[in-house]
Amino acid sequence: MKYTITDLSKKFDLPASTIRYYEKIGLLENVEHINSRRSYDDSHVDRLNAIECFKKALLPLDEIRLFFTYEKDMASNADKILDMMKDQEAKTLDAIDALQAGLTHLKKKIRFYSLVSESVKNNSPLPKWEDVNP
Amino acid sequence: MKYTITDLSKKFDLPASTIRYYEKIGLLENVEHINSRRSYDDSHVDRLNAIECFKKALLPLDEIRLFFTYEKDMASNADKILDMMKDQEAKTLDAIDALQAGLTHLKKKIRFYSLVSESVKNNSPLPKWEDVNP
DNA sequence: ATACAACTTGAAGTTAACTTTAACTCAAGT
DNA sequence: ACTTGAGTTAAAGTTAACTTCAAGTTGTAT
Repeated sequence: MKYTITDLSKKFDLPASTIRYYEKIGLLENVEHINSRRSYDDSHVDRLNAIECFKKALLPLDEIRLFFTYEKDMASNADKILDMMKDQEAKTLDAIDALQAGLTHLKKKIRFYSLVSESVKNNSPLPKWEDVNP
Repeated sequence: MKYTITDLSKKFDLPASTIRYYEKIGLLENVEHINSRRSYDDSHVDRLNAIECFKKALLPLDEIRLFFTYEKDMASNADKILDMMKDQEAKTLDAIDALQAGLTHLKKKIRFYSLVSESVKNNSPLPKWEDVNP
């Protein structure tokens, strides 16, 4: 199956400029140019799927590219890939922990300012932070 | 209690340049300058604590600053603050979801490349992705 | 034939959140 | 008095991941 850049743009909800950028930095390879237009196939769809997954794990684009070069000779590079993935797993877990702490903080603020808002509507005394979040 | 910039730098594990930067962009206010040196007090410690919490929730610095200005008249601004926090709560939850999806992807890669690594050591045939992660 | 939309290129611009640099001041210790 | 180390400033530089721009080309519809 063949795809234009607009096909992929829609499929992955990425601007065409981003897809060209990924090619430029070596994340997308072997892109055919037919009539001076880019033409992609399913290998590129797979690549973009993988890229999106890695991006969700916060892997930087140059690490993603490194992964793809390792992957070409995965027998020799399995251990390097494993290190990379385990490293990133730890970072991703840390990021989740930080987000969860942040979320807890937000929830406290939401609880407190809900009461503040209520008090204002009722002309009643404002709550104190320590009373709401002891 | 009074603190030098180095005290805060150590306490929050932030470079002094970052603390100066936060003052410059209005996140830290009313910093005394004694003998042309910055001198902080507990209100600044509280501020930095709050900033760190919001940063964990991915709130951008200019939103954090906006929060602090709203907070000065919290009775009038409770609803604005609530909107802001609820908005950010949704974004933070989305970010957690994305990270968890990313984590799942990493774990699959780790499973697969562990087997690849084993196979290489045993001179046995390499696994297939579909067999490992069906 | 002509207009138009979609695509092309390389280069420059954008954004957030810092970081670095250069040149300077100041107080304390030897 | 002199050195050292911590702090000061404004301005410029950095990084990642794009995005925008200007100028040109191509295929299709009228």
